[in-house]
Amino acid sequence: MVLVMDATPRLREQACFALYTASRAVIGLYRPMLDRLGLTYPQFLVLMALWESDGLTVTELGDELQLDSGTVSPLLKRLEAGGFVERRRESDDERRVTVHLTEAGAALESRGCEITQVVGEASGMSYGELIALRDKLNEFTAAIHDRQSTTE
Amino acid sequence: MVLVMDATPRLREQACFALYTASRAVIGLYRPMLDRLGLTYPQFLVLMALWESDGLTVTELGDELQLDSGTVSPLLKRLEAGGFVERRRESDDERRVTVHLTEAGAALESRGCEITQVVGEASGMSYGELIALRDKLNEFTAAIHDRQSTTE
DNA sequence: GCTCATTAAGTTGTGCACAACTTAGTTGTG
DNA sequence: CACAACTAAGTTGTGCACAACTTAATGAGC
Repeated sequence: MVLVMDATPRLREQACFALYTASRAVIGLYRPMLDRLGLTYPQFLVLMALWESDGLTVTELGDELQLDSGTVSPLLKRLEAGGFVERRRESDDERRVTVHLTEAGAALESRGCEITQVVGEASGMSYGELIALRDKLNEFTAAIHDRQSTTE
Repeated sequence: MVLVMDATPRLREQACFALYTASRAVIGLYRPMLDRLGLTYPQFLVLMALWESDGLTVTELGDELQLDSGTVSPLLKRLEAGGFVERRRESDDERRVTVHLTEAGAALESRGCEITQVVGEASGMSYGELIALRDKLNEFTAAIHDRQSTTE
């Protein structure tokens, strides 16, 4: 194997591009299924976080999804308008807003679970392969976040 | 190992979420470096495609990047405004528009190559590991696109 | 009690993505 | 030639992402 490190980087040889494309592809697979529930993929992620632990604050949700308040705030606004969640200004600290599932939002849990199954199967990978890929990706993300904080 | 397939899907256990997060993380690593060149990550991808083969049509670029004309057209408009590319309406088929690097756009090739090197190193993975990850991701994307076309 | 730094959430502006649509040019068939 | 079907690029509208900023509430130190 020859490493031609100083050649022009080709699009299809780049791991980063493969990542970008794979991410969009899987979200595209979710789309028609989530459409039927009236959700987008990021909205679905919020619900997943709340099914696991209802009543998170906006900041906690952002930490969970790796998104800042500029993304999460309007996302929650739309989820609230859709009747999936409710926002409550906390009385012990008026800066904090906790997010709670409505009955409709909680009721989607089993349908949501089914959807993740279908997507997993469509990947053409075994459960073990998916776990391995997930762990490799999380390792990759962690390495990048480390580099981010040290070099700046 | 126990497979609890009917349990609530947990965010951090999902390969799809790992993919979504990893993709955003790597683009975030590119951002400050590309900022210095006056580029965004998708704009950088367009230039990579053109460094490899200048004069592609809008549709060919879209095929290469897996993006439709609704995304590519405004992207090219901004790249043209930035002085990186030039669009030419073809005279033999007036529907077609070919995209050509300007001198400034072509001149970024070596800087762009350096940036991909730096990002690759920041991943904390060896060259071989990155290749393996890339191939796994492309396999994943291909399986999903197959499923998309068969099940509609 | 006051002031100032900090924190939480939200707002504004830019640039993707993508669906749905429009416009204009080309091609195939009668 | 006529005209319908098709194709290429672009436009419009919605919803993320993210940087930069604003507003409001809290807490620490004096």
